[in-house]
Amino acid sequence: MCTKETRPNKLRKQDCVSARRLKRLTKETRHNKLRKQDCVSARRLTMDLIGCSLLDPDLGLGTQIMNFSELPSTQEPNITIIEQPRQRGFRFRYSCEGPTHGGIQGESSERNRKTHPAIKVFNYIGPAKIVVQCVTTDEPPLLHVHSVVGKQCTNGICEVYINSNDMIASFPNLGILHVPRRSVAEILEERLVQGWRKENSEGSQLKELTEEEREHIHKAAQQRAKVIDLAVVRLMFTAYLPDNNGTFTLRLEPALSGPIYDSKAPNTCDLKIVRMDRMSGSAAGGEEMYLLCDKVQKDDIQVRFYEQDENGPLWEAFGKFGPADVHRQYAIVFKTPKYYNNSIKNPVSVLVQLRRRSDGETSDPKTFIYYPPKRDKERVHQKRKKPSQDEPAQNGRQESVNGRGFYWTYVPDFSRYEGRSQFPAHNADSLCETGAISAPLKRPLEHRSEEKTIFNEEEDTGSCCAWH
DNA sequence: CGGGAAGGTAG
DNA sequence: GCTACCTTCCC
Repeated sequence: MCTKETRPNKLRKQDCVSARRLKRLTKETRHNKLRKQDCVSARRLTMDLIGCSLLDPDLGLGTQIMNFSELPSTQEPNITIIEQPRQRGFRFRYSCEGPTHGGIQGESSERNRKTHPAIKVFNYIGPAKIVVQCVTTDEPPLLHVHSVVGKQCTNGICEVYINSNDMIASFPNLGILHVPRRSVAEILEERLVQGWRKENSEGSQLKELTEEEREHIHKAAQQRAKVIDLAVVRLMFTAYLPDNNGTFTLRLEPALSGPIYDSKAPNTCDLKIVRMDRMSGSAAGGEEMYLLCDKVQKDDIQVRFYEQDENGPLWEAFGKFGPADVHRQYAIVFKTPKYYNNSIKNPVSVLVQLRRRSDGETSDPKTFIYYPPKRDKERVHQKRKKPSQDEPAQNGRQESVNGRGFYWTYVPDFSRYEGRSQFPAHNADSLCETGAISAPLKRPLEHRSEEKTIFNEEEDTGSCCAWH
């Protein structure tokens, strides 16, 4: 499997040779893991070049895969992430901004209890070198043009030595250096050339690239520069244990973090509702509403009204607006969607959030209260005559159901969920005839067909975006 | 540390 | 000309 054809460069040769040795000494599974990561992408020269040069975790450091023969094969040393980096809310910094802007926090970080990314080497106690690098979210991962910066970092890689009982390394000061777009191709090309040199200079012989090869690499770099995502990186943690000479050449299989999204990039930044010009409205919907927010992209943003319980979403509908209603990325003017039941007798508290279409990210919600729509006297009269399941016991302080004043003194009414008797039959399907929702609800709305629609259907005031 | 804002640039 | 994005500047 790991033949000459599939591993024409040095890195792979190295890994594969070790792997072959490992096969005899260690479990088959480990062997396969190595193979997959190191040999799979070796198809075309272009891919291969990129795969080699951009994956090679330490160009020029000449390392070999750990030989486990002297260790119990059931308990191999391994490096594991015990605290993942925060996925969002961290800003990649340009070099011109200086390095002192704080490191990336850990996933479980809190306001006054900050954590940081951390790894632990299991099944081994002793000196170890830990290297941290930025890689892409591609599979297999490639070295990213962005790099890590911080206290223990030099040349875009972070290096620490540990030798403790817990074998834990924590990284309190990792920053991500954002490379300017204009330099991406250049950096990539440089790296490819380095990779080429490394694999083509056996011994001390230095070969030069031919014009053709240079051109090829140039093209490959240009190509790659076009598609590389500058808004997301992963951290790759690699552990090196000392060999017989005491130098750290025995590489353990790297541990990869989850994705880290640049909080400054418009398509991955945090969503936030700053302010809304109204916190309540008619269950009939169709009312104009202004919402101020942190930066959004006008073609990729939704205002989602929804309800959910501990089991998941119950109802959702979308504010109605088009790209032109998004004002300079910071404000949205839209029409409220109607509530699924516009004959509610009591105010209903729902939630509103921003939602990014492209990745499904959402903001923290704000509460929004639907109040019973104003009705003509006749219908109110009719309704009074037949109180029923759609009039749950009031638990609020509302005195009146047909006035408007009560919603100022609103007390949420959750009793309506008890029997689940008010779900509209058509709700889930009508959510978005125009395709504003791409992802289905996590949990399908229940009682759809067996429930009666208990409100009068009026004209469908858009329950979703009218565009797209 | 963490954030906003300014100024430049590309579509 | 305008908008949104990118990069740099700065509190």
